[in-house]
Amino acid sequence: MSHSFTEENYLKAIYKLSGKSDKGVSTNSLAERLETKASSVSDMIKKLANKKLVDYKKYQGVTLTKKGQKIAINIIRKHRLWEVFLLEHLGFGGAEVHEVAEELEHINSPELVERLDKFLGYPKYDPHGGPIPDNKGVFPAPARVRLDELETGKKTKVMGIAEHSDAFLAHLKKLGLELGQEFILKERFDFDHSVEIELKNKTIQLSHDVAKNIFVAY
Amino acid sequence: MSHSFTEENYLKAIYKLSGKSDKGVSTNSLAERLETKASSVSDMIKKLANKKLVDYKKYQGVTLTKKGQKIAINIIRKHRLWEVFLLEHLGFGGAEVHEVAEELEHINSPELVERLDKFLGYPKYDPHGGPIPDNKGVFPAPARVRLDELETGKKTKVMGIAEHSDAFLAHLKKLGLELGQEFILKERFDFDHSVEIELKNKTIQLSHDVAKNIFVAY
DNA sequence: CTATTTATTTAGATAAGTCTAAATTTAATT
DNA sequence: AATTAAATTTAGACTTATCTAAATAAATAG
Repeated sequence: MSHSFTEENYLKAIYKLSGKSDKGVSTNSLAERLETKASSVSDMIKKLANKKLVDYKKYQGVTLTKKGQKIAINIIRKHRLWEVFLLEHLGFGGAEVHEVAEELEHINSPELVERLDKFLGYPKYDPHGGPIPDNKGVFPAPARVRLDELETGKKTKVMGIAEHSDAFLAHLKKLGLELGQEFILKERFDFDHSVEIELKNKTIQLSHDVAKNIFVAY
Repeated sequence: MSHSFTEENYLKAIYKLSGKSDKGVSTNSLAERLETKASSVSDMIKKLANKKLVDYKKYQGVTLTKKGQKIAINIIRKHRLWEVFLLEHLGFGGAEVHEVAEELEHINSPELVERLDKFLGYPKYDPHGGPIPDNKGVFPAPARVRLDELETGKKTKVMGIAEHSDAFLAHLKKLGLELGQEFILKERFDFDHSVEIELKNKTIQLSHDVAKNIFVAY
């Protein structure tokens, strides 16, 4: 019923790396993230597979099973709740928090987590904006707003598209504005309600017609 | 600089068992307390001795070195601070607290402990009355009162003696009332201010002259 | 399509912590 | 003091998680 810290860290790492693509997570990427050797990862994956926490076919990468996912999400829940506590109640600064939370996330007491959650006022996001799943493992719907209504200067990312015509989607693709794409809203031009945004390596203008059809995180 | 949970638990157990007598702690008593086998204890003691955390001569029991003591006391500090947090801020009930604190006490972050201590208002005692050592490892002076002023029914122990004549000390010794002796105050007799106390295997009366010269914990 | 590079897995070794069973030391009893 | 009983230690084995080095599979290049 309980798992070792190591197992939990593997599950969490697999969960995080799974987000990027829908392929299985590679042995090497896990080794890098966990600062260990590929051979160690290979061994551990076999153990997790025996426990039905991951699906695994040799050389094909791993994915979490439902059971493994549940555990990973619970670790993330605990990590983020503790971060809220450390930052808002103990007065920790932003950077120092992470490694302490890395330890606290492995404390195994469902009652403690529930009581902590209540004490904190059932927060939906941690101080970095990370969504906190509830005790069923459900993440809160991310907060979103139309791009033309966002305040300037905000770092944000594409959370959804309102207009689903092929033409519009193709246009966005060409601009490099796919789902999840991060950028900064630099300026809004009042006279035509167009906006200027800064992507990783370019700055572009979007008309109001485009901007009003993009939902972004805020 | 950091120690395994297991090592920390051994050090804590040795510390607690050392209180009872000033002899070295026996292998069997440790095995019983830690719910493990004597052979395992024997092995671990050797490791701790190599690290200079305990003094150990074969078959003679172990005692903590200064270094080992410091670690043990810090674990107790953390344990009790977390207990205060769990009981006073998260609303835990008395019994459930202990095993959660057993996990939390091993979280390794001096800054966390300092901030938690501050958050809690630098408590001197945990909710069970256990004294909380400060960050130098110094325990608070235990609260004490004259035996003739204690309320009846209280379990207590001898914390100090006001009258230092040989005759008085010899008298106390004969009664079995040496420093640290535990007992219960059963009754106070108003007409002559004498008291009745119950030791482990006998009940005795003490005159007011005796009672007023004994300090006890409250 | 074969050769080479890269990713992954296997084999064998190591360290921490534990266990059982056997050997040894200390303590208790006659 | 000799013998029995109890406590303690040692020897050898097991598990978890790790590593290095070697073997194998997959991907890439020519």
